[in-house]
Amino acid sequence: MAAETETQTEHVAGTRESLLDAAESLFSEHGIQASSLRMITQRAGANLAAVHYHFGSKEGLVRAVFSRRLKPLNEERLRLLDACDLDAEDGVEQVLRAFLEPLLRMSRERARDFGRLMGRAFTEPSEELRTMLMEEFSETVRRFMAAFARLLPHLGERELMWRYHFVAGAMAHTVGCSYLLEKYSGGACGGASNPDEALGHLVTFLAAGMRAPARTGPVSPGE
Amino acid sequence: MAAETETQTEHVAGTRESLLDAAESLFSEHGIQASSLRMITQRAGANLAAVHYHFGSKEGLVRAVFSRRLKPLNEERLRLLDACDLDAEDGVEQVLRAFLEPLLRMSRERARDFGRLMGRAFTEPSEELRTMLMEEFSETVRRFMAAFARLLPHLGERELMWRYHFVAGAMAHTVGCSYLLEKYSGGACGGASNPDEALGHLVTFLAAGMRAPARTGPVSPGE
DNA sequence: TACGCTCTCAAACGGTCGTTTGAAACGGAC
DNA sequence: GTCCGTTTCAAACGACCGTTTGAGAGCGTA
Repeated sequence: MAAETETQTEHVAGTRESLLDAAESLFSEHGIQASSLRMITQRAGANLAAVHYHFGSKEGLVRAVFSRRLKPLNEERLRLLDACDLDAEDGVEQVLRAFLEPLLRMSRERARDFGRLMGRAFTEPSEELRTMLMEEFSETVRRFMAAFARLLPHLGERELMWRYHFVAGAMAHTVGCSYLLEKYSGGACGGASNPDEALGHLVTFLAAGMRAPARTGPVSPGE
Repeated sequence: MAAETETQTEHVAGTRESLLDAAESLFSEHGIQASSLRMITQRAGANLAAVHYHFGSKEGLVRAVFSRRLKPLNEERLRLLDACDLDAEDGVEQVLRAFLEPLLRMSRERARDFGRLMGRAFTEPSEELRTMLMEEFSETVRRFMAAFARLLPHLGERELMWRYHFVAGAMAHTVGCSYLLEKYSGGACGGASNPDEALGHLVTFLAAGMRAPARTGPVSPGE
């Protein structure tokens, strides 16, 4: 049984995985720049030089922290998208749920810290990180944009792009700045700590926004 | 005429204001942590020690950078809110515009860099900065929440809080991560560089979201 | 036992950080 | 001119940063 549970990672507590876990939690707590390799290796119970042995540099560690979670995350998104019925009446809600749920669930389950980290990732000023993130998300964006385009034929491509951007913004703000909601609501709204409630509110709000009448006609290239 | 144009600030180029300007642009470009005092003072044409003379510490400079813009920004928001007709058919749109326009305009006019900086400010991990920002915004949140509560009596307080949070998230993402929109749209969407287009799309999308049917009844305290 | 490979370790490297200091320059009041 | 409060300046402080080094532990294989 012990051999069964250690499915892929964590042979015992592998230095490499410990470093990724420690970096993930510290990045989400203090930011990337403010998390020194000495803090990370100390929390991981590893030697300072271990980072450069396993990842080459701090930059390499940052990339590894993100790509470890991002690949499964976007794969699940696309899997859920494939399972959507685009001809159903609630097609928009289904697609939104497929986009939102994996990240929101991640905030609760095994990768608690990664949700917060991901919510702030796109605001990181590092050019290298941005480039990596945009490549990692490019197919997800393409596929979801195509689904929305079929569901909302009254929208031109540009208008669709704007609305998709707002969807991503509301999601990022929800998982990245949940402390705001908690403070301003006096603790009444759970924030990202209750992903089911967050998901429900997000889908209701964003589906209405996506379905709003077009500002411009469905043919966009003109102006 | 020369004496007329230097209305309030910038007697000539005052060291203090130069430092604020340099810090603002560098913070928005590289983030707060990554902007060293040596970079800031060099861009401002000032001596390294000038920061501590005028602001006491880097933390003091950060506070000053934000409060210089935030007070006028939120005052304008409340002024525009007071001018809204809450009984009009487009009351929701009016209130949204009052909330969104000042920051979006700021991204274009005199404080070009501050928009981007503000869009990322709430994701900053510094506890002191967060506390300062939340205090600076507390009245704005209270007043706009009250306006939305009158406009949308079908929503309970908690549901209203969630939706307000999504509004803030879409706005923050728009001004803070406009590079995403520009890249993914292949340059077709101007991002925050065209505040009028951004404002129009935001208002259309968010108004529809705010007006969406309630998930729970208007009486919230029950569950 | 000896080898080769993977991994860990303590120690140090040069560099940059925020901050402090004490003296020099400025500019209006007398 | 002399004084005094305000502001600027070059230089240095100790601390911490990411990175590198070279030695050595652990271990399966021959």
